Amino acid sequence: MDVTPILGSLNDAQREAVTAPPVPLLVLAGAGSGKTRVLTHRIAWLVGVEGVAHHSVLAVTFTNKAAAEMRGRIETLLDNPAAGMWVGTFHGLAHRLLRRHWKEARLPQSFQILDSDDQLRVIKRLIRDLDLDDSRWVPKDVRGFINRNKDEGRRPADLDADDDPTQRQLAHLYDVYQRRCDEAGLVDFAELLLRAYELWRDNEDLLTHYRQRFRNVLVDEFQDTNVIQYQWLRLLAGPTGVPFVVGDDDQSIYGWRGAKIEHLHRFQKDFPDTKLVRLEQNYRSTGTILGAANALIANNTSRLGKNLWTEDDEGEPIRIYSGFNERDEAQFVVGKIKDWSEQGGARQEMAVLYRSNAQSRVFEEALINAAIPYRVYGGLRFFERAEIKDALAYLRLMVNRDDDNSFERIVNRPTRGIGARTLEVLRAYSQANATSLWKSAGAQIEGEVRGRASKCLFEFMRLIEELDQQTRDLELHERVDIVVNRSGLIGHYGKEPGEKGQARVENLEELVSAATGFMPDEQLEMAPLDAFLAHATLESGVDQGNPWDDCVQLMTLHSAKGLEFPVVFLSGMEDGLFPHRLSVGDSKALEEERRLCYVGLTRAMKQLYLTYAEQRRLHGMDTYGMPSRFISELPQELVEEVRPRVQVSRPVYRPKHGLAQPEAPAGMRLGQRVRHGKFGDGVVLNCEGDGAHARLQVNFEMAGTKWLVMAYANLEVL
DNA sequence: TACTATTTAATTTTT
DNA sequence: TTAAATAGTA
Repeated sequence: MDVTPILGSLNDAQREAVTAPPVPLLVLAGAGSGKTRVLTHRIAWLVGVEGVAHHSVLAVTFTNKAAAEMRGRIETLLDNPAAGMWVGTFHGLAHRLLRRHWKEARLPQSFQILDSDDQLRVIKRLIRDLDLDDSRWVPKDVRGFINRNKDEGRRPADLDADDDPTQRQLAHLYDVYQRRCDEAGLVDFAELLLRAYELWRDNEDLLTHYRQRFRNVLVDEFQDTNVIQYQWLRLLAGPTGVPFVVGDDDQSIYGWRGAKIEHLHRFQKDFPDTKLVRLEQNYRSTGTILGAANALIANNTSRLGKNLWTEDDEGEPIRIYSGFNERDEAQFVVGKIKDWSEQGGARQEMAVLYRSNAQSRVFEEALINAAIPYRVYGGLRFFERAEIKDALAYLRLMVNRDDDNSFERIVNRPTRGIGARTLEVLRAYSQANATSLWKSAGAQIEGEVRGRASKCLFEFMRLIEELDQQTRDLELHERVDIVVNRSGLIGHYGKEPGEKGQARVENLEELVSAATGFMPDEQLEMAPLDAFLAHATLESGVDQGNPWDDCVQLMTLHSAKGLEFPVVFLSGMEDGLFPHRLSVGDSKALEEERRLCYVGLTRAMKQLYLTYAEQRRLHGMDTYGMPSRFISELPQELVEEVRPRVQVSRPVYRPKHGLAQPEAPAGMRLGQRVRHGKFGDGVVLNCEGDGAHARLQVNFEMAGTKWLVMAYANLEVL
């Protein structure tokens, strides 16, 4: 076989990884070093040269997008379809396992998947039913508790609450929550993983079978694995497995979501003969950008260590711009965007990155003003829209009458005269008799529920029954079409005034076409409707928008991971914003912020701008920040201040009339930079009183925030 | 039951 | 500021 297509385009390190003998392999792949390429070429090598069977390959990633890309690339390389391979996300593969072995996993055959929104609803309901105060037991916190424990493989029985009443109560909530889900046939995201793990752990025959089958396990973005994912992999690999994992400890930015960077270190211990390959040649950025990124990340401790280099030129210096407020900052960025366009560059080659979503707004306004097309990433995805979830709830109830969550969602949507009172009766009955709301409704019609309510409830039940019975033999899209119409959802949302209602109706119609084009994964052997519902939850929809439009890209630093752009603007580079104020003060969190910054820097291919604002409106209040500490961690010789700090065009501080604002003492104003003999440099945040006895609140770079009396502080105005 | 007023809180996000 | 969630009113 000619191995040129597989190896020809690879450098030495990449080739070493791709052609490695069957030992556990850890590829430390820096940003832009061809990580996914190594992974896909490895698969091509295994199949094409080593001659391993397709169906012995399991390749796993985190996002559907990455999985789709991987599958596509494998298919190109192998020029015969990747059929028989398992390529997917952790959740997708776990789901496939559970569908196949639902009996062994002790699940109903048509179990439904809860997304985090659904999960929260279940928890809210639960807290209410248990008569707990939801300000003491905050639903989101309870959800966090449950998911954290599931992510780390713990069941309620594994929790030793000792005599801490809070922990005991939380454990109890977890326990009751889980029982409810089990009764209703509902599986949340974390449960998919945990169940799949337990399935193998508790069924030796199954485990043996899959161990023998999947001799070739490959993992992308390994630094993002959480505890249960890692345990699942270890279980699959067993004592003799040789997993091939690719990751970058410097790009681990999901620690807050349970990802354990330590798994990269642990891997070498758990798999003693691990071969380590470093990919350090970068094919993306200029020498300057890499130099800056390397210098920044060197401030982190406990790294596996890696130094990116490139054959590319040094390129242009990194530009730093200090705006006097966030609008000035945005204006600067827009100016540079125009420059790039005028020089013939495409708009989609530029990305504005920020730490938090709220920051997109001011850029959007500036771009609208300048009539520059843009696209914001993130936000509500298709299957997460309320009207879509309503329609899905109808479909789910048709599949599984005991799905209380869906029942509650749609029993009165559109309104059909089943109010809170009726529902209370049903809930009480369902609690007392440990049965579902649907069955309670059946039992209580002309029982405790009487008159009009009873009739309405009966009508609702008949609607669901009919939708199920009468559409059973139809094509999936016809079923969805009928449900969307006969449920009354179209009519209901059509009545909503304005464009909003119109948009919702269009979305519902879009759902029908999504069903038309839906191709179920034939490996799952599921009924089309079941498969469609699982798909809707597991792949909540690629963000729409017209990718062929030439738009400036706006996104958070997190969503930029894995992407690259010729021109990158890192905006909001202020301490407190980035690094986020909730992360400073905790060295682990701060290091993750630094990695996030590293990810941001390494997105840039040619030009990189870091911008910040001296004054920023946050939550309706003017705040004064200091340049991000990350800026000062970059080597001086690689950066260049775009505009020296002349203060010509600064706005004058104007007190709001009517409010007795303290008169700032001579030479001082809020946001003024000052120097103190002991504390160093800082920014004036606040002021009390006036004259020599005025007290100033100053945020010092080194010493933190202090209140100082003007007369004694001896502050030097900078 | 739907609309309006008030309160509250405010990273990052995939599955 | 603003968006969302809740409480109160027609």
